[in-house]
Amino acid sequence: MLEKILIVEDDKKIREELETFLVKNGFIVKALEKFDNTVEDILEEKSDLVLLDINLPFVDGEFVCKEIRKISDVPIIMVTSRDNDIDELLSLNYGADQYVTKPYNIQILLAKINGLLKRNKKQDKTLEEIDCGEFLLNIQERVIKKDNKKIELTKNEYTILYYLSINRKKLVSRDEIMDYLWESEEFIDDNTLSVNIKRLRDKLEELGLLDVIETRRGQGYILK
Amino acid sequence: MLEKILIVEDDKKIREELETFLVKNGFIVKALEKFDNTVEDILEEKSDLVLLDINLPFVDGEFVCKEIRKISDVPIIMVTSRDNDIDELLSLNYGADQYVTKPYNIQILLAKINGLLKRNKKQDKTLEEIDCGEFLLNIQERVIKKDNKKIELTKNEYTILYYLSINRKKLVSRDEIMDYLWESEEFIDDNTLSVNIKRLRDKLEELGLLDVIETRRGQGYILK
DNA sequence: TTTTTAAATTACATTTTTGTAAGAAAAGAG
DNA sequence: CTCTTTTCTTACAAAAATGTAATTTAAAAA
Repeated sequence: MLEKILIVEDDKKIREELETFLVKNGFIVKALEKFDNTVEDILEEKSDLVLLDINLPFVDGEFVCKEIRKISDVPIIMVTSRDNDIDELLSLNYGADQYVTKPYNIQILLAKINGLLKRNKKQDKTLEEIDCGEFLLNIQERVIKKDNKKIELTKNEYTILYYLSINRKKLVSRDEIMDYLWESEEFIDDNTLSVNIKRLRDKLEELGLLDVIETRRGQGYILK
Repeated sequence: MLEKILIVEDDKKIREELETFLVKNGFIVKALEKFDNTVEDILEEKSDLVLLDINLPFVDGEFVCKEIRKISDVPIIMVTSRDNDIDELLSLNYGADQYVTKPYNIQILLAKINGLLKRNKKQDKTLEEIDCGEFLLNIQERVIKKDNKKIELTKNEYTILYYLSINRKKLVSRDEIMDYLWESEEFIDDNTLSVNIKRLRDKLEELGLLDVIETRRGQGYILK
């Protein structure tokens, strides 16, 4: 499957050169053309890698990078002009995965892109993530992931979703969930589960996941 | 390796019969002989399985069972006299793994013991637990385990310990840990890490784990 | 030894998570 | 349709987790 790279660079000439080069090398390429809503635009593209210029109109590339990292793990390569000191950038730790300097050494860039994509594919997370159909549940980080976006879960939210996910497509009774969640604790109100389910559903909805936890009145819940 | 069963039963005759029978069947057997501090005594034995009579002097077996479950996963078989209704016990969910009725059908008991021990060995948690030498770090539950005791970690405590454990016996700098813990967040005081390390150490100490996180002044920390 | 600096410790304030109460909404029974 | 029951929703209070400030301790340097 072809991989999609998003170019975030305001110099039209450079942008188009890059685009041509990357397309020739077998990538699907998109490029932002306006920069008034950069963070959201980048996240919406759901690309496999972002090439992010540090000097952008309206906002700093550094800021953009940090914002993206709050909700996404997408690999980011930051592009700096020669006069920025790369060492300094590294120490500031914006969360970018790689840095390259302008003007582009196009072969080095290609190597870095391929390196990142391969690395990202390799660590693969097979053991850490449960495939829930429309989204992933990451065990290690306790987050749900969809389209390169992620949302953190609290302990209760995670525990419920984990239990539902290992029983995906099976009916799970409210009692079962309550035993799993609160095992040997004192008596806890039945409604408390409803509230916790509601909170979990709200987070799922933030990722655009509607109706993934289905209520079976009188019987329990099903993760679709 | 031989497995150790702890008998918690106040009728001396029954106790000794059981003991003989289980020893003959290849187990190491211990039995409590006083019941004034049952919960602690059981935990201290660090046995592989507990055979727990529901009618004890001083405290209820039910109470003991719930207390143990709060800090240990040790398999528990609860022993009830015929007049206790097993169904009722089940519904109350004290956290026992199996129930048997008195008088003992000794073959059924043996089957249940073997079943529990095998099950416990099988699920084995290889993928879920990191071996940290003197203790285990359970990824799924986010607890540290030692001698059948467990302590829950908060998100920060877990994240730090996880990072240390995947770098066990390697020196890890404070900056590294801070980047891993707070990645793209706003600037966070250096001392905050000290506090979090302290909290983690306190929990480790509750399990009797002293000095497992070693300070290398000016350099960082090492998980021994 | 004295001084300096890094790390530990303690107490407290803030934020987040969690449970409960009360009422609304929705599904099913009669 | 009306009544009953289950689940959902909202708001609030309690508890737990987390960060900060101030102080102490201890290691290393001078």
